[in-house]
Amino acid sequence: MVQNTGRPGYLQIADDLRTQIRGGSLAPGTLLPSTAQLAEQYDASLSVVKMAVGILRNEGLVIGQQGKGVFVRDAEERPAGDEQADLAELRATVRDLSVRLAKVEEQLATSTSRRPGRSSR
Amino acid sequence: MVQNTGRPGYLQIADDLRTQIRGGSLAPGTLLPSTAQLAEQYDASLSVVKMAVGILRNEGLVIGQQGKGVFVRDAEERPAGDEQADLAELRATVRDLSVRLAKVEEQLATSTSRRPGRSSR
DNA sequence: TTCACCAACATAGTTAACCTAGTTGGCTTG
DNA sequence: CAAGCCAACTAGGTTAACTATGTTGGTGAA
Repeated sequence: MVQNTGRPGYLQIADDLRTQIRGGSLAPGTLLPSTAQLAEQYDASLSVVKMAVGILRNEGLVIGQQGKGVFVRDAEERPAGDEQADLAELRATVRDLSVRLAKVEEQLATSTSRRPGRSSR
Repeated sequence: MVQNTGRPGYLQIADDLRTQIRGGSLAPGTLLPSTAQLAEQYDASLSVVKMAVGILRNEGLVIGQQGKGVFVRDAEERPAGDEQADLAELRATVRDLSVRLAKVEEQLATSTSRRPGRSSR
């Protein structure tokens, strides 16, 4: 695997995994092989596998969970044809986050000015 | 730069550059500072800068030319219909914000109710 | 049995080193 | 002067090592 076509290895692996996901060969919810297993399977180094998985993660096709593994995302939770609704939902979420963040920031400001405490991080 | 917010450095740098590009602070056609300069500017390692630039390159915001540098892409020649990438990007940001906010909220809750202590683990 | 600890394995992030390849500008040589 | 070489830059790809953190299963003690 990962032949010398000029296309970088991490893109070849990402392409292959993406194809398998889109094609259903890797069903939603499926746990991908571990980084080490993929490295052996594609005869690549751990680094390029990590880069490939990072790309898919960035694309929202998979979700990595520390300590468990990398899972194929459900088709519903990943960008389907309904981008309008998705956008609307995202917007709503962002609004919610903004409100929550504002509250926290306010609390934090008053508590730190009033009461010296946890400051470092 | 690249403060310790829990958000990985390569994403912080990518966010910052993306903001500058979207905001017009880095106009289309502009030559970005070299990898080494960015590394110094953000006080980060070369590796994280390369990862950050790689993300923007993957998003189509910039184009790297070997031997010359990395240029900001014109808005028109950018992948126009690539709402997929936009959505993925937004989704990633929202996910990150949720996690960070949840952590802060929890910290705040415990620190206000009882002694600020880290007892987990 | 149940609880606590620990080793093994997982993703994730960071850093450093090395290599390839393209560009540019200056310097040397004919 | 002109041609060509070369050193110094650039981006890009690959690899390895290390750290942090989360999960899981087994082991041993109470």
